[in-house]
Amino acid sequence: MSALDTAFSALSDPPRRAILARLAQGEATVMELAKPFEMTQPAVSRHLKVLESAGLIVRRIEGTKRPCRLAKAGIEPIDQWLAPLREALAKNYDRLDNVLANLKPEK
Amino acid sequence: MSALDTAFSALSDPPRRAILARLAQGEATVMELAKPFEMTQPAVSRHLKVLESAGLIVRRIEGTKRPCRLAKAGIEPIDQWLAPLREALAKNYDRLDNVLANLKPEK
DNA sequence: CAGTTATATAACATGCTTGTTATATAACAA
DNA sequence: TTGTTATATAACAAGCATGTTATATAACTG
Repeated sequence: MSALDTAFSALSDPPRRAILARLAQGEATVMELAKPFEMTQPAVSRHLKVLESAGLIVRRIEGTKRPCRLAKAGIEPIDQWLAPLREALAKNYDRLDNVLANLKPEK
Repeated sequence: MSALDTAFSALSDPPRRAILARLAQGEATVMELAKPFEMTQPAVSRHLKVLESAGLIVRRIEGTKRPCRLAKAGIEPIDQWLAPLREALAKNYDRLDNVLANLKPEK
């Protein structure tokens, strides 16, 4: 599984995006994340493992706790992959396409 | 399922990303996509359906063919969702985090 | 109309993912 | 050491997603 695969796959799960959104406001431990998200601790643990593998978070060891924070290693490949798409879209293909799509809504 | 869910979920699948990468180079029909990707036509059809639902592509009807192109509707919510993450990371949390992570690699 | 081409849909098998509970490990507290 | 707190892992059930083949639909072709 490529870095891109793991990163996009990690972000495709709503609970994991919620965790990341929470971490955007600062560090948090497993239990601190489990409470507001109404999820059991093992579930959070595994989500964090996935996010860590994807390079989206980093963790440190602090006694019994494992506080985690955001990391950018996982986001960078995503931005890089999206770049050519944005570029292709910017080349104005999209405008014509959207016009055509609106003229012939297919449902 | 929110727009974000469908968009990220659509991008989390490698064959679908390959299709988008191909479309970044220009319009293509279902059969044109099925050939190089060594996938059956029904499989491609369903991937396109997913990409269309996610707003990542648009299609028009041209006789029997349904050429598809990229659309930006699906990418925009992604960029918007990623923005706060990038912002949080830019606030320099990440640098310290990465330093700490490197000092104590946990595996 | 009959045959072919382009795409869609149905039915089905398989495998991955997620969540749960139960249990293990590891550190701290008394 | 005993109990408690923080996290991880194992085992399992359930659901979702993907790919396949077979078939349907719809538009061109002759």
